[in-house]
Amino acid sequence: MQEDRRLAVLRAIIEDYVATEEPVGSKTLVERHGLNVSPATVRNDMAALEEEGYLAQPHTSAGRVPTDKGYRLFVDQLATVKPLSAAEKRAIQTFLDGAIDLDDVVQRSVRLLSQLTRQVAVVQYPTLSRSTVRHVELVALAPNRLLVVLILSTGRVEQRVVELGQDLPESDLAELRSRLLLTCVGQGVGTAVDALAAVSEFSRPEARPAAEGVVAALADAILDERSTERIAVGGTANLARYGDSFDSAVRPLLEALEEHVVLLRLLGEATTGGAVTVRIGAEGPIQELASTSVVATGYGPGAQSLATLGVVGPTRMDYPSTMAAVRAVARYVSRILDEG
Amino acid sequence: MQEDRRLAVLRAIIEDYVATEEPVGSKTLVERHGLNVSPATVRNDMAALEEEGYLAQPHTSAGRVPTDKGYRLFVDQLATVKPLSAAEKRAIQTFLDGAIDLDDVVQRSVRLLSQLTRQVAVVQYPTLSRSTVRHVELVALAPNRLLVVLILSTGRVEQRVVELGQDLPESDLAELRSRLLLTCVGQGVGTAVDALAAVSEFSRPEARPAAEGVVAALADAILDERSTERIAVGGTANLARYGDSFDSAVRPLLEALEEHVVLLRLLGEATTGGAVTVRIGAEGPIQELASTSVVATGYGPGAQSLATLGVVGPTRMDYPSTMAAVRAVARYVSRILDEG
DNA sequence: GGTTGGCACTCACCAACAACGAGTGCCAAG
DNA sequence: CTTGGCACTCGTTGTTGGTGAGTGCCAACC
Repeated sequence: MQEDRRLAVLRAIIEDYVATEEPVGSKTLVERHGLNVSPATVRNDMAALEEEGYLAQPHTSAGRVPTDKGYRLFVDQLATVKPLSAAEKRAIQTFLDGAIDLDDVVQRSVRLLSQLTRQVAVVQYPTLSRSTVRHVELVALAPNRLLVVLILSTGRVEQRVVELGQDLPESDLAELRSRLLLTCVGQGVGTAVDALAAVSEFSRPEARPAAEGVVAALADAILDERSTERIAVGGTANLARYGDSFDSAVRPLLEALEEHVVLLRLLGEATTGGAVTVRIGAEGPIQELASTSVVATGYGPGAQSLATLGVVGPTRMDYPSTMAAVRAVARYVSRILDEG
Repeated sequence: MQEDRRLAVLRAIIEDYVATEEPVGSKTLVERHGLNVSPATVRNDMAALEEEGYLAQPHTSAGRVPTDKGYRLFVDQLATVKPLSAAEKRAIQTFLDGAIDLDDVVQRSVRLLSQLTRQVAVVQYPTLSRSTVRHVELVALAPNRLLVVLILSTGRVEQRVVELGQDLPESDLAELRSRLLLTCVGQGVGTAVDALAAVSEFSRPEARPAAEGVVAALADAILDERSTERIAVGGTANLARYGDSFDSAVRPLLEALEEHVVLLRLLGEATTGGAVTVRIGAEGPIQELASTSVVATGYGPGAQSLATLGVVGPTRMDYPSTMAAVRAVARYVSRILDEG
């Protein structure tokens, strides 16, 4: 019984603290939420919660502030993920429906997420590791220069210019083209690279070096794409609302936002099945960002999770709303990808 | 004679203020720079400079601070653009030489600029308005779906997927392809769109709608590219160094950095011939950014100026160094584009 | 006339100090 | 277990006075 109330107190403290950004005391807490107990009782509960590590005092005789552990408990047990309003849902849908291509979907998602959560939004472009090669095209820019174009099932297009070091007759070019198509199209990017290796072996000896160059470029494009995970960031203007703790929090965050490799580590593994991951403060992989949290989830067409999307904000954030927004955007984006 | 000294005083004040970020008084000024006059004399000069609007006092009995007009004079007349060190030049060159394609060049330039100037760097992707069509390719994804690929002389590649609404035989496709090539290749993007209009008219009547669809997509790609000016931003972490005047300066700047349209207005027209444009404070087009300056210049292969690149920072910045860095990076990037 | 030393004045900044009040912990009674 | 009471803590706010960097002005000097 008391246990229930304690959790209610923790929840109330977190809600108040998120709203006011100030340590919350027993009296104001009782007033604002309709707790049917006296401040003294709440104080006892607070003392217990602090004992267990869910709360902390900035200094003696100040109100309490939730710890990372407190937020953790809140997120795991207490948060009723509040559904978005119908109007919000409609707004999301119409905004995303206006997208014209994959890039645009990602751009719009970032913007949407940052506006909904008033936080910094991060959207990873769909990973290609599970995508397939849809088409390969060779375009002769000059007799000894080729443009290699790679088109993937996600709609992404990669191109490479290859200097052949020799002139390649149209006949050889055509043969190489058809052989590449035969080998690659329909292959997953994981297997396509291996399959490519054999292609150049069947060329005319004279055309051999050129073919090898093309194959190398193509393999490079595939491999490069496999590892280069692109990322879009938006809503950095929301960082200006951090108020206190500026150098300590914003500086490293801005740095992380520019280092996409770091950012990827921060986002973490894509989760599947609509689950939203929450990393609170020091739970994250980056020392400097101990006072920021990450709310993220995987998304992608069908049930698969090709990439991750989420927001980064101060540990003191409105988790229920944020989680709802992240989940909603992920769902709608996934649906768009389904249709595309 | 006194006029010369006054300018020297202005210059000294600006240098000190940029270095210390604090209003500078007559005494410390005389000490730090080897001015062979007494503080009283300097005070007289300061009073005159203030009278003319080059200096301002935050409050009575505080040191002087340069006004926008003061910086303007400094930049126009006094600044000896200090050349970069040989080491710096070498660093720039090797860093940029490592770039593998146009995107990479831009990415590296942004990073380089922000590191050299410790400021927020902005690089506009080369504008296509003066570029020419190098190649057009049609790829049949399905009998009734075409991928249209547009390759431009800058190395940019644009693609569009076209739903034909009918199946198009390979023969028609080949004819359309060769006709497009004939019409467009070598054309500037300005004239290519007009030339396109005639292409579909010569198709077989049955293939007419399909041809029109393709032409429309191509025209769209060209037009879209002509107006969509892409931009890369880097070094936002340097905003954390703003210290004072945070909400007033950083917030609107972060917002501007996300609105690429706004950012383009901020960068302004590309200047030609190696001239570096400096926009100080309220000289810029955006009200909210009255306390930030822009140092920018045009760049591009040959003598032409396809795009703009530069940095955005507080009005209180080291103009000589910044201008030198911007100019140097623009030169090297232009050289790279020449070779590509 | 430009330059300089002297001098009174201004005013942001800092430290010390007191009053205030929100909040706590503890305890005894309900 | 809850509650009212009470003493205590301590950050916040406002006051006050001293300090010093800096100024403007003026008379004297070169």
